[in-house]
Amino acid sequence: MKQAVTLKDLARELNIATSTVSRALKGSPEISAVTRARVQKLAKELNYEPNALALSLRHSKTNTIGVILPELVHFFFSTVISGIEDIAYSSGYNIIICQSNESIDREILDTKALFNHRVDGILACVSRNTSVYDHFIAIQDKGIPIVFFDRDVPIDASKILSNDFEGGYNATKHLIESGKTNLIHLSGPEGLMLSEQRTRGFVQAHQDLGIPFNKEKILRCGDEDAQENFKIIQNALQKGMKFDGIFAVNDIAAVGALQALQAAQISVPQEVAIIGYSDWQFSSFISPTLTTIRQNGNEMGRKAAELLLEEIHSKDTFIEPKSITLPTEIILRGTTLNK
Amino acid sequence: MKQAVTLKDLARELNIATSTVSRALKGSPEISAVTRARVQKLAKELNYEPNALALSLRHSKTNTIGVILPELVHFFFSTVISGIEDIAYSSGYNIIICQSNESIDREILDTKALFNHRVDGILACVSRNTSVYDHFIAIQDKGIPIVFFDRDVPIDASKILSNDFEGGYNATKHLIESGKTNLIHLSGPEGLMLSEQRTRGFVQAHQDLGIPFNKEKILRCGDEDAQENFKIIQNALQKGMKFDGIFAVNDIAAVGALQALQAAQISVPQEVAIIGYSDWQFSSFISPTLTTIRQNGNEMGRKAAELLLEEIHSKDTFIEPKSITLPTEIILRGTTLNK
DNA sequence: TTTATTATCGTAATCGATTGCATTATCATA
DNA sequence: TATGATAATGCAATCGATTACGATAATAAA
Repeated sequence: MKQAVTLKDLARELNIATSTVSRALKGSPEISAVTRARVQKLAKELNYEPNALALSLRHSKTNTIGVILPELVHFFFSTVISGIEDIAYSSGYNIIICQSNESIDREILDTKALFNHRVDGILACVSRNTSVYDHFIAIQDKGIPIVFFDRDVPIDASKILSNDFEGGYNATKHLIESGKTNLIHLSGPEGLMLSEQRTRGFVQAHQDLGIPFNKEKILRCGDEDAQENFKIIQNALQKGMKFDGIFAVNDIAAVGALQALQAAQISVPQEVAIIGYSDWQFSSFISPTLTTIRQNGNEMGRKAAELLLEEIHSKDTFIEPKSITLPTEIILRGTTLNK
Repeated sequence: MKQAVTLKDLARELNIATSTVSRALKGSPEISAVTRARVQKLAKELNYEPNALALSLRHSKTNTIGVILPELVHFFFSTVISGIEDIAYSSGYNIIICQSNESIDREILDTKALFNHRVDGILACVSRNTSVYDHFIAIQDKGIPIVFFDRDVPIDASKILSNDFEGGYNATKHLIESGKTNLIHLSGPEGLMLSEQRTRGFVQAHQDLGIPFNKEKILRCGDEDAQENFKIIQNALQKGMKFDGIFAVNDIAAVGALQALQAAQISVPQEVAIIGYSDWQFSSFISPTLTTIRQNGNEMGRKAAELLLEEIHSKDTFIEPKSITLPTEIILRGTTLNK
């Protein structure tokens, strides 16, 4: 079988020691110009590339950071990744991406695999089913820094979160200020901090703006599934539920709701207004275009990577964990009345 | 700083040789039951995890496959990835994903990085700007198998492609059979084999079904950008171009076209029908829902990974490269007349 | 009692590259 | 001519784990 060229191969060919080859290749001044030239010439000819494994083992440094996230097929997360890449690549780091698929078991395997590969640090967004955190703490204990993003965790570590309370609050406020006062909320899965925060914003906005509120206004929708939310709204309509505005925990749910309303010949936004969350790619394509809350995924990725690199570079000296909360932005479009 | 536990640590603690520890951990029968138990107990206590770097170096095997693709934020590619993961994980392989961002320079860096990390094999979808292939051939020459997917390349290697000609042909045929005979085609970038195949299918269907065709019917749209395609169709309308059907090279272009028609008060599909390509997630959300050609990304990923693993496992014996072409499927929805 | 056998464990080389510490050769200086 | 300085290069340990082979001890067989 074909084998990759090693330092030893070069050394044998030139009849010199591998140490000399090593030094010559990096242009060390203590190697004579003649030898240096000979080595570099041969290395180019044989297309020599250093074995990153050996380097990492030697230096106990892989220049690699691991990223764990629930799923790739998610517009928000893919923007986060591009932010991470921006920072990582420009600092000479590679990234390894793992999908947990919202499974705690998969997540545990991922942390183990990343540790075994001796990544220099980890960026993680926990699965929504994660309620124990031993696998992360074990990693921390071994000296590998972790920065969490998007979803909050009860771990002493740096975090980059989005202000979900603010987002939920502003979304609700916008609906109310546009004249809708009988709102319902398609909420996310229970236990997922970020969706609970959005719900909290929904409730708080009612109180602050003096709009009556009761728990029936919250419909739990769970998964990101347009069909499911279509049915939820359809059901609500059939049961004669009255409302003039919907705040959905994400754009997919919002689209499901929109379709249910359209199917029932209810005009959007005149009779019922809708606001989603996360500004998915399709949200500006659909008709009417979807008003939504934008989270800056790219910024989140960049900030998280920056924080992690900081911790990596000062591994020995203790660094106080930082928590950064990024603001959200409301994107006004066709599914709400915008005066 | 905290350091990871090594075999040596365990050996020192127990006052035995590292070789004994190594054997005990994997339950070798030549180690006494007593020692074996002591070692395994301590390993568990100290939370020992083997250093994958050292293992890989020793065995010249990383159990990792590298994946290079143009971009992550792409529905089709993310389904391919999930297919790759299915196969890779179940065979004990990890994957490293690299985005080339459609840049040949980035792609060259990626191949180099993957080689330096000594991945056991590579799955690649080349960037659309790739016209030289030396970086891939160099990798092959070093004995690392490569399987290409989705986009064809003039390299002697296994490939998993989608039948783009068939897709373009069937899309066009569907439009014609639904009564539209004056079609235009929003085509993809020149030089990208797959988009040229779709265009070829468009042309061939005209000929086979006896519909007149001329080159003005092909509008080059280039990027996946709804705005751009909005303008292309808007322009065409302003110039008085007549057509009753559009075949777009992808769903994004199709949506741009749809919006341009809606803005011009042209009814879809009555006056003009539209068919896209790739069945993006949003395509069933928009109104009217988008008829499109579905490619089985998951299947493509699985097949590609399977082929690659095959080649990896028989690295020494030469394997004849295989080419597999996957069929496409037409998804009938609201933007075409479906009788 | 002596030798053969077996169970158990240690030594050292190895994977590929780096690097502190010799070692050699060359030349200049006393 | 002997000695010290300097330039150029080699030796060997190291990173963490594996594994062929050798070594030791205890036990069994002669």
